[in-house]
Amino acid sequence: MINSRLAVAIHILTLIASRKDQVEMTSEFIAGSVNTNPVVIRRIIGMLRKADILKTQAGVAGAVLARNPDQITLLDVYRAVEPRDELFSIHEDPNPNCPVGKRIQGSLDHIFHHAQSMMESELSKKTIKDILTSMFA
Amino acid sequence: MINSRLAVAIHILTLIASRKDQVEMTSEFIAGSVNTNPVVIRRIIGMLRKADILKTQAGVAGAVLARNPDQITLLDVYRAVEPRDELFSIHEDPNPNCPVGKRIQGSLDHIFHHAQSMMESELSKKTIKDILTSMFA
DNA sequence: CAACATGTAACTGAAATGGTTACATCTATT
DNA sequence: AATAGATGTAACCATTTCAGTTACATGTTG
Repeated sequence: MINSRLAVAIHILTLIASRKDQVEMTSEFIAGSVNTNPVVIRRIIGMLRKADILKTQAGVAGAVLARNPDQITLLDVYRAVEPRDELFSIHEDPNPNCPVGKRIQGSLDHIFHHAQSMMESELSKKTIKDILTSMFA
Repeated sequence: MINSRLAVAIHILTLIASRKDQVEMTSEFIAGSVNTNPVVIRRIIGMLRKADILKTQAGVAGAVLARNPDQITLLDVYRAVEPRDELFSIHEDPNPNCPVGKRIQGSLDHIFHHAQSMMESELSKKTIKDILTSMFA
């Protein structure tokens, strides 16, 4: 099962996108909404910052989006918080002396890549803005 | 990242489907092609048996498919070896007093379910026979 | 009965994950 | 400039998952 970083990252970004002017989006405040530790939030915010999805400044309270909510797809977020390129693992070193062992990796690679693409394509169709509007329609 | 059980299970089934009459598909033989321990193979074979994808008999050498290779989709195999229903995790207990925290799970659930369905739909289009023919075309 | 295969429990080490403490660094305000 | 408060990160921990392994009970066949 894929970890919960994607879910938390979307939560963070939706919160920031829904921000009323009064409130600063500190890691402490966000942690209160997600119900976890502020360091967990800062860790994920760090990944989102490296992916240029949001901006923070050391010492100054509050994170802000680096671009409009409709320009942040869930695939962007997924890629930001998921270090691995491949969704499916393939067993290493199958026996090259076996006709199946010799060819299986190529077949699996092809199929898995395709299945992953379909999933990612779906994520690419939804943005943080979509989440926000569906949430408060 | 998803574990390698799906990859190994497909390897096992492809091997059995490619079986020449002489060779019995023992866990030892299959382990030689996959390049792992026979118990790892028997464990996965156990899951495939519970899903009625293949048949074995305690004490008698060799596993055989329970139906034709073109009637075994990769989604069948995925469901057999993947105990979790959900591909994506969602963080638990977001703050119900926060407008976003209160609604986020429903939104995530909906989107994640859709993305997973796209991936699974792709797996359902390929069968063990497809693997076999693409491998030895 | 002997040889051999399956079925499973149990243990292990490695890796990922999420939570936590601690602390260095930076900024704004007084 | 001093202080309060926020961010950035390292380090540690417990839990879980995974794959590999040993061990052994059970079943089958010659």
